[in-house]
Amino acid sequence: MSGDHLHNDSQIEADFRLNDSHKHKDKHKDREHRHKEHKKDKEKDREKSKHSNSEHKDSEKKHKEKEKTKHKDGSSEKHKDKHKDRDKEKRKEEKVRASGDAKIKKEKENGFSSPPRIKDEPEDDGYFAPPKEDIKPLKRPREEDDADYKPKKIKTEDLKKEKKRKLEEEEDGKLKKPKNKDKDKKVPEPDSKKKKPKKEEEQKWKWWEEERYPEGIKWKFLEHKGPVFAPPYEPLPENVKFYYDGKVMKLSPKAEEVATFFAKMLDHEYTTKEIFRKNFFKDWRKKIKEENEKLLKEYGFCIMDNHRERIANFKIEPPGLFRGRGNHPKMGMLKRRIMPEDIIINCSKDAKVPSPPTGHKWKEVRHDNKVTWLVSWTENIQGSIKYIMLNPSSRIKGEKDWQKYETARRLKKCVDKIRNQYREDWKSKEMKVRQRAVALYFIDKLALRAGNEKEEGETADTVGCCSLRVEHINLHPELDGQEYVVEFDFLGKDSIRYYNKVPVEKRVFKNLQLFMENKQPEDDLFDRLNTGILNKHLQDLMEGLTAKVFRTYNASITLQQQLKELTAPDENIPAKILSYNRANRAVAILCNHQRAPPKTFEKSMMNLQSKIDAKKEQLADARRDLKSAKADAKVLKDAKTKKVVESKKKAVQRLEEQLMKLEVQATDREENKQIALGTSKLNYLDPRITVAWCKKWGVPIEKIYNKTQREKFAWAIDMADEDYEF
DNA sequence: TTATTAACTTAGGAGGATCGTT
DNA sequence: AACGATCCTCCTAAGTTAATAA
Repeated sequence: MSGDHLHNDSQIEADFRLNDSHKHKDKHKDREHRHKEHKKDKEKDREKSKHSNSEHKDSEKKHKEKEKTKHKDGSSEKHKDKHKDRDKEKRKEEKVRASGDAKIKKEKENGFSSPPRIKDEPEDDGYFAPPKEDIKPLKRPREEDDADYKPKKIKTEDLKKEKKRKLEEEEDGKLKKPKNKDKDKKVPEPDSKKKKPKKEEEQKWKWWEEERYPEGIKWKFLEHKGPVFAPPYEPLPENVKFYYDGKVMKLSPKAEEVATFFAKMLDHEYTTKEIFRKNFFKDWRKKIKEENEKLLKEYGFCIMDNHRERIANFKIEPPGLFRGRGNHPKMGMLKRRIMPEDIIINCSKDAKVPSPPTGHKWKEVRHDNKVTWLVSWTENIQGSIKYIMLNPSSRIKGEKDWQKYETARRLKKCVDKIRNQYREDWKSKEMKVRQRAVALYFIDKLALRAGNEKEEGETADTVGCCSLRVEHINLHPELDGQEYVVEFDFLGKDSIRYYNKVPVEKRVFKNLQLFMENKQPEDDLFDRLNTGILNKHLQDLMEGLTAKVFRTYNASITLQQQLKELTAPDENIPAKILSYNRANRAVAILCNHQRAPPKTFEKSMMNLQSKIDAKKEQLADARRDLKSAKADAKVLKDAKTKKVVESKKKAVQRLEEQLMKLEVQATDREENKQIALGTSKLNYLDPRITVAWCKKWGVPIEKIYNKTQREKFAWAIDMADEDYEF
């Protein structure tokens, strides 16, 4: 069963509907703000279920007890949480107005939204979840397996192995690399290694061939120039006036700046004086580009442990109006300007601390080598912390990425066991265990995200697996000739719609019915579950296992399988690339990575089609020519006509190839209309699979990875050979 | 325990840069 | 060389997870 359940035809080809996803976002709007009301009951129920495992039939009794706790809790919570309460009151009012009785009834129902105990179903075999001790041994055999399984060349983050490697390297590596010594120096000079090849882009550093720091330590030396601030606001000249209600109003520079943010979002009017504008913009852009390059050179790099590493986002985010994604409650709020006084600088003690702009000082300078960031500040919309960190090509990011795929590969080794386990858990006596098992099944089969709870009113109403609500699924005992179909329809990360109809196993279906019993649409489907509980359980099944590892694992294994399946050995390179893109697409579909169809899509498709038609005509002509040339050759039989035949043949071949290429392009583009391949390529697919595939089939890596991607995956390009297996 | 927060990964869109064609 | 389509880079929002506080 391993893997193939993920990409049966129904899921990838037939059931996936992208077409109207984007348009339908609003459909979900109304539901927002209604669901949280029931959240608190969940906690209580959970609490309750611990104690009430024995009384089974006597539901009356349970009812009463619950009512009591409920009221008690309710009153104390009120003081705790003012925000939520305000909303809650509002909603309540509405309901009371509608019907006083209804409210009471509803509360009752909610109290019981999910009984702590599960009735035995006919098919139940009374299985109890094994105590932890029974699960733990999973870890053991794994480590031993590891040793056998690992392709010799590949290093992993496994502790055991790492230790061994370290010892080895310490012994024979010391002489080769004077670097170990340097590392501890207080003020490191750039490697002598590095200094020499000044011109030809200093030798690429193969950090993956070096020893790792112990867990927790991220670096020993770190120096940088601090952040680049957003350019200060330049007030508009006096003659530009602001009108409010038809009257001129004087604005403070700050207010004026904010006003321009708004103005910028009005539709730009590209009107008169094209040439003037064109020339202006051309020059202006050139100067901007030069400026950016200068900035990059000065601020875009840091020195971390003897190496000059590229910084990802060295510019502080400029002020502006906040644009959330989807139906965001805070859209349009002012995102304020970040000042040096907001900034925390992180660097090593022995480094030169970047100097703040004149007349200003940093909020704080700290020296914390347990973290990877260089600069941080607190943003004013959500109150969250923003960071300046290194580029994906850096050692610090690359190592982590590599490790991520190694964890996913460890999952590969025990995924069957885990699947058997959760299938067993579908029958558990404990509601919590059943919910956990069904949720995990979704995460595994459908590559859903974990789904943390979110604070209401702070963000758009989106969900993941654990936060699914009853209203997000529809159960069809039978649909289109299939049994036990679950129809999912919800907004996920970035308010991207997830819509899928999936046939599930009977037990899952029955469990879902059970979970939904006596619940309102806005109640949590998994009322006994959250990401914390789930991840804790996963941690017990395998060290380092969390919900998102399943996404990585299933994405990578799917790519590998699809490549195996789709690559035809004697196809040419463009066809091979199409196969790769198709494999990549299967993953993107699995992970629901969507994009808005390009604005010019229809038109460009038509253009391509007419190109194809034209090419076809050319080809027909060429074929005719060839035929007549052949006929001539038959009659004349001289060398000249033979040559003509040859050249005509070649022309036909060339055209055929060109036509093929165009047709491949058309297919590829059509299939890709609303699917974004980049996200999975960058974040979910073990790059070594791709590298191995390229090597095996002689496809240049540049055809698959662009420059940035090659930099990010340098480690994989260097270390994977053609028989690498994920 | 549960809630909060810090740190880090994952995400799609905008718009500039580049490519291939005419 | 100009043009239009596509690619790539940047941007920063929105997730996940583990650590920490209450």
